[in-house]
Amino acid sequence: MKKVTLKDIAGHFNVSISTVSKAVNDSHEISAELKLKIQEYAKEKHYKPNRLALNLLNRSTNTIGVVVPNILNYFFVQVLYGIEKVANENGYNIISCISNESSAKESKTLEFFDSGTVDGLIISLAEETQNENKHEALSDIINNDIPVVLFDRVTDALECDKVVVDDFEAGYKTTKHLINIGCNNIAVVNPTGSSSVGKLRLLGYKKALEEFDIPYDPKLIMNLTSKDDLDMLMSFLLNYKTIEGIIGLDEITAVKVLEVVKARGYNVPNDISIIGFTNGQLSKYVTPSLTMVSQHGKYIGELTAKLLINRIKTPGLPYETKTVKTSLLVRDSTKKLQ
Amino acid sequence: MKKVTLKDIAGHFNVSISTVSKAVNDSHEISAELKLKIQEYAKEKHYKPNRLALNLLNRSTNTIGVVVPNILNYFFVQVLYGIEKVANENGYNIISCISNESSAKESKTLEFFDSGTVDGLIISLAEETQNENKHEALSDIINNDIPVVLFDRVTDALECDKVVVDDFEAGYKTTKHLINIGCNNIAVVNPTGSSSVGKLRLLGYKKALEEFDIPYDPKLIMNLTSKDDLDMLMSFLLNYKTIEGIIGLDEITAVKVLEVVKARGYNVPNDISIIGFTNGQLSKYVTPSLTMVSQHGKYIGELTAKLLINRIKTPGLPYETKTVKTSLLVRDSTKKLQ
DNA sequence: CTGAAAGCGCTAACAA
DNA sequence: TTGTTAGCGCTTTCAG
Repeated sequence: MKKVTLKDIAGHFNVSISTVSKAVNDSHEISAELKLKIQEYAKEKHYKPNRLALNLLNRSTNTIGVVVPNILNYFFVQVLYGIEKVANENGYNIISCISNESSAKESKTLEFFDSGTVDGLIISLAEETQNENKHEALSDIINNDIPVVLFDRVTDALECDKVVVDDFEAGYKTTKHLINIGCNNIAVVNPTGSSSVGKLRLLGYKKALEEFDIPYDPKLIMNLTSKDDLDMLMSFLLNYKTIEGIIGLDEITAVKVLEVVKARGYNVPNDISIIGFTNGQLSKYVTPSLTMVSQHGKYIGELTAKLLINRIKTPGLPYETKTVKTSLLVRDSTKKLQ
Repeated sequence: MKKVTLKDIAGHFNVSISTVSKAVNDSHEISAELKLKIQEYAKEKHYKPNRLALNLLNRSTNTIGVVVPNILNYFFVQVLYGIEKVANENGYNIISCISNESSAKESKTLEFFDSGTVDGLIISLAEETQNENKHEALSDIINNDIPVVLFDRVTDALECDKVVVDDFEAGYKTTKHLINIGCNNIAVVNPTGSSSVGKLRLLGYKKALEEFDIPYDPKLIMNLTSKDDLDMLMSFLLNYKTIEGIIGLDEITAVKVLEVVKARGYNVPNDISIIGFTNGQLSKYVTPSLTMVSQHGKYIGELTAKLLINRIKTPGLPYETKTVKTSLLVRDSTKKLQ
């Protein structure tokens, strides 16, 4: 059974296409009798208006595109969830694509979105894109008058609405928390490459150190790429100095750091306190449970979607950048020293 | 800058639309000279063919729809990841929607997909849908000749391609593993409602018991709804009998069971062994690490997408049901008793 | 080599 | 109350 169109129905009743169109749309212009006949037949034949045709006509699709760097990261899943929720409440559907942190894939996706498929776009930049600072594909889209909202991984090079996490403040807050419970030598394990996010957190870290007159020691910043062996890195670190606190810049890193530290016989939090970023499912259930920075992913998603939908509906407003504050969830991996 | 169309370009050069169309498509019918001029202008103006128009013309969209019940569940995220990968390799995009286990939302989504928006559909049924056994929306879609592949949460009521996990065998295998290491009283904590998946696992469980002449005790099957308090349920269970093994039918349940059991002073695995289903990020990092059933989510996604794309490209083949075997990842929460 | 016309499926003036 | 026409943006015969 192939899809039935207005034309098919019109043929069946020997009336014009527009008559059928009006009938199925329950227009008052059509006689009750004819309308009923047509509507029944339409239902029987499972008639559904073709959305492509409607979209073409209305020059709007009621869908929004979403590009995230990595769907296996719980933060982005939460954001996605928030976006989906708000989008749905407002009658929008979502086309979601994964850039996999690759600039090339991101551009390909953006190319696709830049062709009438979506009414607006939400995107968090791929790491590669942030590093290379190449934003042509996106600026093309913006130039084509497609509303764009950037979240989390943003760039100053683009003029559009943005939703960012207050990563600077988060870095500051975590460091201060560690200092307050008595840590002096605080290491940072950074798996985020050279992303904007990681940089901001480090700036916050430095500010907190300054505030307490603790000298900044670059050797305490461990940059972790996928090739590195965490075990080895930690070994260097722990032999280098007496470490009292460690900040892991994402959840899985914090969990792994915890493992390594425990395996080496340290007691967490009595010997070493640990804080992680990006609160997800893991940190609550490891032993000891990890103190984490929650970025409120779902909320960010909701906010982002609201911003976008708002712009779609009322264009021309000045661009906004919303900053979402993080929360520190204090659990068992950080302990007040007496 | 509004989107530029063929018409605009035609106007600019005072030629016909079809000439421009041919020029941008690099047709040999157009003089090299004109072609170059037009192509340059098109590039300069960021011309992109409107996909909606093309899709309407070709009656195909090169996108596939995906409906998952719950995106916060790591299994479904993995499947999604696999689908996206294969889809992408084959030039398809993905529209993903979340049914949130709600029948109503699912139908709404299916309604949307049943209107020319996608070339095919991948779906795992919402729990509610499985319980109520109402599949009208989906069967409408199938009747409208839109290829559908069902995965994981499937139903016999629908004729289409399917990819299922061998949940029966998985239930059997886990139970047998526990019996082999010396467990007699094996409880099951089932948070999956009355889904097909849970039922099959329980059947496997019973078969294993039978095989070893262990009487089946329905009191050892704990159905866990979101309203239930796991702590209380476990309290009943542990007071009822000496439990030696517990199977949690999803990851978070297994982790929580582990927590409760540990909190009550039992040693895992010496007093009680625990196995969970749906291997995700959690189970590896809890203490002790949990023995889990891996369902190979990513592989399932890939397989599902391949099946769908195959059917889109060559319709008319007989329907297939592929069964994916699980693997048991033995970790520290199950121990050989001597 | 270039253009006119038809059509994908639908809606919305405007006529009849 | 019903039908005609035009058009959304594009491709594709078929004439010129």
